[in-house]
Amino acid sequence: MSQTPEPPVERSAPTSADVARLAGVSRATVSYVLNNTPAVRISEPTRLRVRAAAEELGYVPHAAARSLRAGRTRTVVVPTPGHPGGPLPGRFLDDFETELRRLEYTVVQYGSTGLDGDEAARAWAELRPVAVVCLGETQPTRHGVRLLRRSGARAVVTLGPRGTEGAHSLVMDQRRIGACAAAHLLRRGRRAIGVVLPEDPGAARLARPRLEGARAAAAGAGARIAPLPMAYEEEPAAALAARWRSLELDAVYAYDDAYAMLLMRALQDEGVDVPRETAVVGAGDLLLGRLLRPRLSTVRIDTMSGGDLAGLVDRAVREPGAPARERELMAARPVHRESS
Amino acid sequence: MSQTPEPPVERSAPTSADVARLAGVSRATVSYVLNNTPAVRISEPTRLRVRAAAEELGYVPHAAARSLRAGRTRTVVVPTPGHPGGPLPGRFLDDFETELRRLEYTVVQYGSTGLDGDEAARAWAELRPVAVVCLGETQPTRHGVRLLRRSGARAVVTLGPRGTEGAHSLVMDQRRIGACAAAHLLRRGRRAIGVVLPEDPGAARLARPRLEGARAAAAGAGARIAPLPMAYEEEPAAALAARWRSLELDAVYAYDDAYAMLLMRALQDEGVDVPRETAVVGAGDLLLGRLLRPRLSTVRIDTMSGGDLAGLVDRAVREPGAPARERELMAARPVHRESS
DNA sequence: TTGAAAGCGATACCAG
DNA sequence: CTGGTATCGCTTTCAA
Repeated sequence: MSQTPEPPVERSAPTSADVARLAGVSRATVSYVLNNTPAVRISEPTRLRVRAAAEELGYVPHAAARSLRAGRTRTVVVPTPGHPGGPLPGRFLDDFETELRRLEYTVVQYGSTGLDGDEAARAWAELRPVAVVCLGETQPTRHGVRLLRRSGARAVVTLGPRGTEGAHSLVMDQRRIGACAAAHLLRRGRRAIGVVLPEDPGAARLARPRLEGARAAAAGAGARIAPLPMAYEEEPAAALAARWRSLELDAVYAYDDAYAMLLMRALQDEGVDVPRETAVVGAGDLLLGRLLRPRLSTVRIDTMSGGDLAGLVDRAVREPGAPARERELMAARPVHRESS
Repeated sequence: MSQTPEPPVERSAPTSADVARLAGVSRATVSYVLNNTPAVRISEPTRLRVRAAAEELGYVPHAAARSLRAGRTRTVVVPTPGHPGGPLPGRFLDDFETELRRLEYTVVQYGSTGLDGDEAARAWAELRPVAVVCLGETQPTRHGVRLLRRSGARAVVTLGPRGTEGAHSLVMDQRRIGACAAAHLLRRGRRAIGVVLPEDPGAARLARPRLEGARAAAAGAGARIAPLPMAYEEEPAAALAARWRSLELDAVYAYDDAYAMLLMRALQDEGVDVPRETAVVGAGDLLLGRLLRPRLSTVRIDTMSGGDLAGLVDRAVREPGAPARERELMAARPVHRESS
């Protein structure tokens, strides 16, 4: 009944007690009705009164209170890759999330840029997630995994270059991609192979192991590998092309299709004949790679779909006793077109 | 001292009470020490004992309990766009999240595919977020905004084609892009303009208003607009190109640069001269668009950076009384290269 | 069929 | 300087 001139009405959210009061029942009854608790039978008139009261007040249950009481959550924490252009296809994350939500999990995507492994694990553990799925750069240590399990996580899944002890590890070894590209070029008779190293830090992290893979493949064949740092811009590509002949290379693996397209165009502008003088191969099998002439050869990367991963997480949650396994996940195979 | 053969040790997470017991102090003291509460002075030996106990047990505070007690969270819910290739540049989301985390918010990315506006608002409200930033397709109604504010959200920000009453609305009118592309083509003397409509549902949502914008621009100039449905694959592009001459168009706005590249190549393969016979323009100013010959003309889209948006959210949270404003966000300008 | 009350974990007030 | 204790919102057992 105060006469204040109505401030921006910040009365706080209605609670189940408010609903109970308005409906003239107890809080317990409100809970039974709104959760359709099957073990308890509530008369129809009461149900209606409660529902109407909740509706009228705009009642929304308080997730924190509920999970505190329940002692568990349906939260899946997903530390996401910091940068786009990572190893996962565009739709992956979206599929993954959508499927988890269909399985009634709450997906909390957690950007963990700037936290080291164990700090990050602590931060995730505060949310008492039922599962943690590490897709990003920040991979937990085995210490972190233990911490998470102790704080109630029934599954810890990692997807990255190496597995982690105690976690379900899906290993994506980027070296295979470099090895596949190099092997393809070797088979085509090339013996002096440049490997583009992106300067973008996100891509660089994947590029290193790809270079290593190429080196390993070349070593067996007595071929030469030359690392070629390059930024994803037209000028650096042109600069690299300008000194191309002095490098005396007969092939280049350009990290991925976007870099390959950029470099191939720069080479052509410089008068270098692709593939006669220099073969070019990318990775990722982008549709756009088929549009240049010659059509770009590439490495196709086959991996798990987002939906499959969601299923795997759900199974791990339901069967938390199962031993944490490590699985090789990624397959790479060359797609020969015209540029190599 | 039990002799059990160590089962998968699922003792539940240690609480502050466990820490207190081990350190020989009260729970209150534990809380003071671990939060560095400045108003209370605790002796150094006690602090050390508490810290050691917490460390030993692997204690991690329980976020739900804390925010329940505190009555507020630092959670920002971000319903994300369901599909990639949306209006926001690749780095946007990552920048946005990173900056919010720097400002000490917990970012909960919430995929809301398959929920309608008001159900989604309810789901978000359960988390009692301090702010909600809707980037995706699911935009709240003004009803939803009220519900969120009632449940404690100090800011609701929407970024989409239309504003919502009661929310801070950043309006990105896709019609401008289509209008800009069409105006450019009209200025170049074209009078029969095809507009590509992607069949992918994510892109289609943006394509409709872009078509409308093109129509509006053409209407003033007595030019003709022809919608051209096309999927993002090589065959459909080739099929469209095959019947191109029967369409009697002298220009095409191809939704975005990727579609434009695909269609332009198909037209060239069909012997259609670009730009003489048909001018082609895309949108988004992809680097790859400069690699084809002729170089692709495009529409450059200038919008807010992720960091800027995070700053705006933070300000809105700190000054919840400020009136919810609506701001036009997007600028479009033509970039003339060689294909038009 | 409904209500009273305990308790989930953390915090902040008020005594001691 | 430190400890007891009420409290946040909700669920669930036990009694009525």
